[in-house]
Amino acid sequence: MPAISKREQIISEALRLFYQHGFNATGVDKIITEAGVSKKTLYNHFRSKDELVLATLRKRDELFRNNLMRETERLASTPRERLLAVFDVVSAWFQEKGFSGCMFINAAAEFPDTADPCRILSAEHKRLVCDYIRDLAEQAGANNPNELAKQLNLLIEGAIVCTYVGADDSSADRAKEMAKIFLHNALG
Amino acid sequence: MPAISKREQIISEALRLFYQHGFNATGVDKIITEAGVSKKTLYNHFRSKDELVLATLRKRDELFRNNLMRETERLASTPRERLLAVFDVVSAWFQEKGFSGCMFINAAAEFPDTADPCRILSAEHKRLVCDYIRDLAEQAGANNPNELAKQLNLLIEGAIVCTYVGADDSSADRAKEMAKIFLHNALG
DNA sequence: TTAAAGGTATACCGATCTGTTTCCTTTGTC
DNA sequence: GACAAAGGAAACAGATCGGTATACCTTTAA
Repeated sequence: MPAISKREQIISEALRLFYQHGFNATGVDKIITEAGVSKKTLYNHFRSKDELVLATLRKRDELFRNNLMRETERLASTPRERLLAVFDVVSAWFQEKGFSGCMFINAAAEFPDTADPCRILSAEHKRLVCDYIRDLAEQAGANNPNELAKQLNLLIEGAIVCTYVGADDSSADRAKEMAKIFLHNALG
Repeated sequence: MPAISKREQIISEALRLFYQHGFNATGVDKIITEAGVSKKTLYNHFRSKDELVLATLRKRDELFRNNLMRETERLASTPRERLLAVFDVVSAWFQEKGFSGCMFINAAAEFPDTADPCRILSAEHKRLVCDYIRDLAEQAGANNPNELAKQLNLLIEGAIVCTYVGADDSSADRAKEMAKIFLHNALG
């Protein structure tokens, strides 16, 4: 067993290619070439491309939320400060080289069927991010942490779209300033 | 010349199919079958599928913004009320049968290349919607109508994503409530 | 009457797609 | 050293993709 399994190699390249070029536009041939594995190996680890897409989205969810939580907790120490620090983490994400929007918003666009496992997983990802914000809101003592979390989450989604589709670089800062108002309303 | 030209027939079906199933997932064969025209006719009116996609997005922008402005002005009479009515129009859009998110967000997901004409057109669409809101903000007497418009626009984008990807039906109402705060701050 | 224009229907092209199969080599383990 | 599992390379299958070409039909206008 090598240090990095073939399965991880495949998912790692699929993550990059699906994110940069889209799901339908990225063929399995491209993935195996970039990952340096044979087609047989890919289909030995995944029953179909759809299953690879799902595994890739699950990995993305794990990486994204782990990074969000780690960075948020690194940048600020109190729950209230962390609710604002989330926007700094998001802002840094926007400025990463190769930023290509939210992979789950992109997935929802490419898999319009509501019953598609990708759509279900995307909704789940959004819920889990919102759950983390709600935890912070609870710790900060918000009287309605769920509503505050949904408000801040909506601001994040708006910032993503305004940045990626609208090409407005000021969106992350704007969302943070808007968030301050709701933090003040909910926490005094 | 028929009442409805072949070109319009094609664009009309392309609008429906691209929106419901995505751009890459919709082949030209499907479009001509549904539109009831031959492939030669399609390629007589459009040089390529890419050009058809562009023409379809242009039509969508026209229809969407015309409807937004018409409905907003029908629902409310003063500029300030109209800034809020925009959220009612958006809410009604979310509840339409066949709602499948924002076609321009979806297009940005399927055409990740920043230089792609579809991306440029999508950014332009977002700018034009924001421009309309800014006009209303100006008429309402906001001291910084541009900033207010960008704030409200960000709330709309957030509501779209939370509704479509996050499957949260309360997002439109939430965005409207959030908008009231910024209206109050900007207009007293 | 006739010729041009624009339409339909259909066959076809080369490329690309997901997925399978075959044959051979490597690798780890008992 | 023997053997089983995994992987690599490449051909292949069947379908679909965007786009072109051919042949025939219908309308229209000079």
